Amino acid sequence: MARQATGAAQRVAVAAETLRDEKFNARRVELAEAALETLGELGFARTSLREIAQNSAFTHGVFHYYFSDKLDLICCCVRHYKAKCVTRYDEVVTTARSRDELTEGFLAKLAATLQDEARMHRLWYDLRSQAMFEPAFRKDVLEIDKSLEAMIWRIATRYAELGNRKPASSPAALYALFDGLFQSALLRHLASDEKAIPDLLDEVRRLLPTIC
Amino acid sequence: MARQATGAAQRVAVAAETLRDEKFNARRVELAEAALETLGELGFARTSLREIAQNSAFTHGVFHYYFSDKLDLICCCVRHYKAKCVTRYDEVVTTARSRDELTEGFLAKLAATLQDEARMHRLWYDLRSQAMFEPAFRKDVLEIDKSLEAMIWRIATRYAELGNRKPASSPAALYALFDGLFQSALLRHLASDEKAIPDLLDEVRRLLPTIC
DNA sequence: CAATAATTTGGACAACCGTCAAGACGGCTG
DNA sequence: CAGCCGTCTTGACGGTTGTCCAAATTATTG
Repeated sequence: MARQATGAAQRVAVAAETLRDEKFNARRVELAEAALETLGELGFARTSLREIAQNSAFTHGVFHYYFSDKLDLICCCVRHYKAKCVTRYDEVVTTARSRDELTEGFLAKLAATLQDEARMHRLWYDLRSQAMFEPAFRKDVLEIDKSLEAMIWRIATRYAELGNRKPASSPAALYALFDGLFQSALLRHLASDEKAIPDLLDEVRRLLPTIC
Repeated sequence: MARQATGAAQRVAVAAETLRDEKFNARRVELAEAALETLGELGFARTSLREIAQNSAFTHGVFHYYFSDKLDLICCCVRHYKAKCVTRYDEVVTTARSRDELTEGFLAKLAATLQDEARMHRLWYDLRSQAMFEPAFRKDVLEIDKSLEAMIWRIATRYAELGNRKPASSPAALYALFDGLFQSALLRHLASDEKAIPDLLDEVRRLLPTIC
């Protein structure tokens, strides 16, 4: 068919196909978003396709239509999650005009994230742990980890810049530090430890000047 | 019965009971150890009691006899794991007579741990993530986290001491840093990244003098 | 040795899982 | 309008899961 088509017809066909693809992909994202709701509530292990469907406006068959596999669905969820996550602090970084301003903006967002999106973040830690067992997750997880490291690095270099300095440690070490602190605070927060968030803020406030 | 027993008979009965309890508990640990084998291989989510039994010398019924629940079994596994883990660096800490000696001893153990016990550690990270969803895990996990933090702190204070200094950061921040670095290195190592271990060692070698 | 208790076995059970396929629905095209 | 195609629904399938239990086996006690 495609071989016999004229140039114009080919272009139309291609355009139609990419439109279909876009629509298809938009639907995938829509389903992934719905799935994230349940995944954040129950975690990867306890979440079944049926449960996802029941907590959403879709039937469980649709998920099999748009995703070849349960892993395929989860991977799509993870990728979608990444896009949201990685730009969280960018506005603060670009608008802050002083170290204090950056510090306070960063801390405020940090606290809000921990408070409001705890479920999404515990899912992230869940999936990252699963990647240690399930090779299919590794590529996406490592990629997201890299983006998060870059995100932290943008904050740190800007913070250093505002004090005419350079960060005192590597991107990897800096990310490890913040990730470790956040993970610990998240667990404590979920365990109803009311000091989890203030303790994290204090720690970061103390740490920032010493590493940049 | 107990009411009518003489003092001596009571003591005998109590002794017998504690003996039974000890035996019971020893068996629990034995089963937990067998379970850890499969858990480290498959992770928490994919491990069933039947699979555990099949990979061990026990039948699946025994596990239900000694553990009220699957969670009960896992909790016992986690507690047992803790005891092994937390003393790993103690010998190095007590025998090292110089900063270099401590550094090299620590790094050697670190590399060996990552190399030889990767499966046990990914299980630990798995369970810690599960604790964010499953309240029943939280108490044990938080307790182990505390012990690990103390373990790192013992290393750091000793390292500082050998240089007549004091650690420059809090126990929590220091643990977060090392835990973050280790977690990242573990994931990369499991993804067959051959630079994972050397990179970790380089990073820690560079970091140690700056934080103590 | 007999009898009582503790331990172990292996199968049965209902519930749930991921997957699949046959068919229904609705819009678009020829 | 008829036919096709992408989309979606629904129910069924085989397999696995945690749990439970009755019977068998072993250890302990009187």
